[in-house]
Amino acid sequence: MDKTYNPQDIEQRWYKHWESQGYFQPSGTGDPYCIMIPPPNVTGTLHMGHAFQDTIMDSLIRYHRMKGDNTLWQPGTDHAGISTQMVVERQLNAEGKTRHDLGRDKFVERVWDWKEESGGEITQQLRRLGASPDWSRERFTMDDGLSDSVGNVFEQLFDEGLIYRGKRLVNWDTVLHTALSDIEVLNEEENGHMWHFRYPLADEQGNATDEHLIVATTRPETMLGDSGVAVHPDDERYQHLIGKFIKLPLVGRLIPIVGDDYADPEKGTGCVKITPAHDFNDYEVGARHNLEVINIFDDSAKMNDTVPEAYIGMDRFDARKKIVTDLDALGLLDVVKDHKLMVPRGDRSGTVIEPYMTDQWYVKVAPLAGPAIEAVESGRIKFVPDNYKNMYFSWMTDVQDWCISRQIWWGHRIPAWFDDSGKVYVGKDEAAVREKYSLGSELALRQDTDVLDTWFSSALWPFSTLGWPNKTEALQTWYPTNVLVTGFDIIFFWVARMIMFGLKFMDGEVPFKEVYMHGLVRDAEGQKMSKSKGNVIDPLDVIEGITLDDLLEKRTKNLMQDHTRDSIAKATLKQFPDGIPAFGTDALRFSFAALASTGRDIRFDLQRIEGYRNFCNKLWNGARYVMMQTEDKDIGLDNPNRELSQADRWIVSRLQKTSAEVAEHFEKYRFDLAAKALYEFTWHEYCDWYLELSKPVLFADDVSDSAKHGTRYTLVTVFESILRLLHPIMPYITEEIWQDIKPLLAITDDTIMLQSYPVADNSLDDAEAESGMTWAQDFIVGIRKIRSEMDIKPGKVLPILIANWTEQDQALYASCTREILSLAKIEPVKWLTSDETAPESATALVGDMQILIPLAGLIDKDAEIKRLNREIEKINTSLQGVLGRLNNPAFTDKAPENVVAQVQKQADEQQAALDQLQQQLVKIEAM
RNA sequence: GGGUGAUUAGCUCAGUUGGUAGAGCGCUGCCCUUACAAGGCAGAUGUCAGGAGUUCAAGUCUCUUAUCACCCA
Repeated sequence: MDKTYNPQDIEQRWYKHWESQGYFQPSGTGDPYCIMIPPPNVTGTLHMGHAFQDTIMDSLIRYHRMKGDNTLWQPGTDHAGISTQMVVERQLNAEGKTRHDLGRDKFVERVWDWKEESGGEITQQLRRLGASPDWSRERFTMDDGLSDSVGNVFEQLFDEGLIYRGKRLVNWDTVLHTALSDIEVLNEEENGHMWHFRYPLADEQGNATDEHLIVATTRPETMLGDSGVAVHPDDERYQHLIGKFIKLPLVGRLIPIVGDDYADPEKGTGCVKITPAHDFNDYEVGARHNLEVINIFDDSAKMNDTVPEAYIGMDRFDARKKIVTDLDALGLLDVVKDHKLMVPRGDRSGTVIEPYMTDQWYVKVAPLAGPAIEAVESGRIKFVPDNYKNMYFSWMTDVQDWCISRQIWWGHRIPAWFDDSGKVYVGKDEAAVREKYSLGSELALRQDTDVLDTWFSSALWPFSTLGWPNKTEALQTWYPTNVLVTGFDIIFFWVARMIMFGLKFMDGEVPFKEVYMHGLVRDAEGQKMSKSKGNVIDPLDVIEGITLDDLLEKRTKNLMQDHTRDSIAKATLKQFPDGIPAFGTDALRFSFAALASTGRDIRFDLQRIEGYRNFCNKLWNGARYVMMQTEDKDIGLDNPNRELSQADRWIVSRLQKTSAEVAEHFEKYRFDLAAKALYEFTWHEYCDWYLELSKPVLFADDVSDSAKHGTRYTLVTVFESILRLLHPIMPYITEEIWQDIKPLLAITDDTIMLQSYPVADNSLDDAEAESGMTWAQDFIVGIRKIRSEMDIKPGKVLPILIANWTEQDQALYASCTREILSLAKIEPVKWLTSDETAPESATALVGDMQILIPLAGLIDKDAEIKRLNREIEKINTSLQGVLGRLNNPAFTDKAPENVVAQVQKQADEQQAALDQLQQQLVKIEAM
């Protein structure tokens, strides 16, 4: 083995081996355990969020696989309608073509070609992370089986009246010409203006008067579609105007003044213009007052022919300018103020999204939401952390119908056909439709041109991937799945919809029993990572390392806004002056696990991961020591006469506790605590103490073979258990080392990933060994402290006297003498009898027992006095607090007996220690 | 405006059913001790955001104020 740990030497090799051997496939025996991967976009690449999420899932999967469960991690990707279409359109543009030049069928073919060639890069990146899903079952939301599921579901929901066609406001992308879901719309604060317009009141004859109401708007162009003005019904300034009319400038339309709570008297003038066709809130207000819905845009947000001729055909932003100018000319522009406002932009096109009236397909959600709420209320689905269920409830109880149609070409084409009169027929294909509705061949049908929202197929993912609608064995085995691991940001878009569809189509069975919500991965400053901020860290760069130049290049190319380039470069230079060193997959994964506490966002900082890289190195070097001590040596594998020392029994006992703890933390999704327990045990108990304790036994000539066998055997078996305990979190390094270790234990299996996960064996708990080791550790540390504080050379072997001892102390010393002498670097101790007086010495306490290091020539008297005073001060402060409580009758009367007894014991111990140290101080001072 | 979460060592965070605060990193001193300097040994550091209450006892429970973050409107 190399002296230092080099992750890049081992990772790829093992992954290929595991995958080629089919180790990721379910075993076919044991309790079923299943996780569905949240399907990443087929166009996507791996980011920190994926890496975090997949680390959690893979750790759970590997843990359950090792536990012997029939474990399936179902992988796959989704077809990501809009982004995928855009990727291919961009390629076409580069060739000087558009998708319309190709036509729909050819275009879709071209997208498939792209998907086969370059889609799914992310699945390769997942492999780099060590993820172990069953790739042989990989699915894609557009493959045949899943597409059939989508069609089935659509038809059934339509036939039951749960899917309908309706005209509503949607988020309209005026460049891509399609509806978008809320999650595809990014709301960001931008600088804009607030324009105040004077709207003239109309007289009885409908003519404009000199009286005005002042309305404020951030979007002047929409005034052409105004069909009302709202004031608050209780607003005394305007109450008398309700029911009267406004003569809308430029248009000349008479529009009513209505009283509605939506108008906020505190905001602006308290009057608000209502444009039902172009604002979600206004639409609601309009519906309440029967206001006309006047659409003034075409699909590209150019003015259509409902507006006065002067504006027809104008782009919305040009129209805005002209309208402001025109109103100003009429003296109707009151003021213009600078104003910050939230602007919705399409996450793909970057253009401002319009609320726009279009014909779309909708799913009627209310009937599906009831059972979905019940499933969580009843506890059939649990959220981890629990409080996310409130977010779920609040959304589900006030849920809007779901717009499922998209005006693009790539996706599941809606299986609906229209005849010339506009009547709708839904079925699998045209032939099926004709059959189902008994339509003659003379009736012309044309299929709806829209496709379904990608989330529609994602909502079926938990059962469509398992073969539904066929009652496959997989479906019967793994549905309902065990846990969904996901971010809270898609709780509505995906989680809720999977629950609704799962319950609907799987006979009321939930799609998963638990939902584990993880937080967001942020940068070291707590900022969200984003391309435009230039603070993105690619997980693969953390694994493989990246030079500063490459990192700068990566962060500053293809920026939307040029002026951010310098500040990004500057920040990058400051944070990563030497780029990022290669930390390896295992260190990255362990970091994610260690940071994953109760759904909180995590700050990713390199110092933390460096610490865990060091942990890998520690494990690596621990392995080297174990190998050196056991390779080509007899470890007494088949020898039942192995003699176990107290230290051996101690580390075995500690291992049981650690195994139990780690298992408990895995069950409760506390990966941070599991990681911490493993780190603590591996480094601070096994490496810091046990390895050192083994040395005096293994290096000595006068130790029996059976004792050496016992220690070697313990050294190897405990280490092998550590590897198995760590494997779900750190798959590569544990496999690499395990391959070296396994021959020592005559293990012939091929891989650690299919070994059993360590289970705590209570029969190996050893309270005696643990208390004995605590005593020995106190002894050793007591001496080390004096050595360090008194500036005695670490190598100097000290003579030691023991005073105020009991027979039990002697027995404890005897049970661990060799180790104590070696680790404390002392000569065999001399037990002082009560009539012997000790020479001037420095003192350490183990309980009541005094460890004396004679001062002669070694120790500075004044230094020891100072040290003693410090100790005394420390104990005294603590003792005062404890005594304060004991002297309080309220405490002794009311607190439970065991608590009082415990405090009393504390007081006694501290008092005794204090007495001893004070006596010692008097003695030394007298010298 | 409504809701949720956060506020603990210089930094990043743990802290179980209330019993008097911990880790990693950083910092200080000593040490190249034959697994490891990506290391070893030892050490320092806290008005647990502020206030009030319940209790013998509050980082932990209740109320309140402040600041920050996110979700919804």
